[in-house]
Amino acid sequence: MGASKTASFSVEQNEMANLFKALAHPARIAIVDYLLSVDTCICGDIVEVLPLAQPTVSQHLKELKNANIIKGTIEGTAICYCLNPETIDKIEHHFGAIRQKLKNKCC
Amino acid sequence: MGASKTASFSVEQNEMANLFKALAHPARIAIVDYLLSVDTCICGDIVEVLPLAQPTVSQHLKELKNANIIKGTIEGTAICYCLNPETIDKIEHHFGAIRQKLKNKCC
DNA sequence: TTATTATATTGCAATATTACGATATTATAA
DNA sequence: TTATAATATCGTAATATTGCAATATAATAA
Repeated sequence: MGASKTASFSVEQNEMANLFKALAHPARIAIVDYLLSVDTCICGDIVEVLPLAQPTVSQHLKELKNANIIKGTIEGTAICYCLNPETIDKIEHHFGAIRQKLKNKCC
Repeated sequence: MGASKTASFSVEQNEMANLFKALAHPARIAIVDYLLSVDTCICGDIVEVLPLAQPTVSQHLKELKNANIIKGTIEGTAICYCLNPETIDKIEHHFGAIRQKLKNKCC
């Protein structure tokens, strides 16, 4: 086949898998890194920072936006991208919960 | 193309992307969930729990093992799988660091 | 030895992802 | 209006992922 059997898993499991899929590429990790490294959110220069062509960067940004990892607002002729703290928290909590459960185990 | 331009990004960025790739599938999230839900690590019944054929489950387990998210030790004729707390910590710290950096920003 | 049981590997078809040139869109500037 | 600049979308080729039947391997049991 090739398609994931999405319907066989819970909504939560698919949701987390989609979040991780959005982060499962070095270019998208680099975009997150860059957004963290600059002071403001006016970031019309992401394309120049990455070693990829403009359409490719645009596609990666779209995936991060679809996963709610970043937010984009139009700022004149440029677009202002920011990380979405809510989604970051969501992922961190997921691992916090895992670690809590791991504590109460033998291993 | 189709292949990621791995060489264009830092070791750390590729490392994190690979960790997320290993978690970017609902079946693998479900495996992690299941490993957390059982008391011990003797888990020869993962195949029965998932809605996938045995070779498919075996393949997903292999990917989690390659990413160091789970560890497997031979336990007689069965194999005992456990989560690897070190990797879980690593990912949680990654998001902890992101959240810290986000705090020191406007947005 | 020959079953039996549990897990891994191989091979392949279906689908998804990645990357980019060409082109379109959108907003401002002249 | 006609540039110009920034970003998005389309189309397509190369590669990766997913899933499973068939088969192989490894460890114990009879």
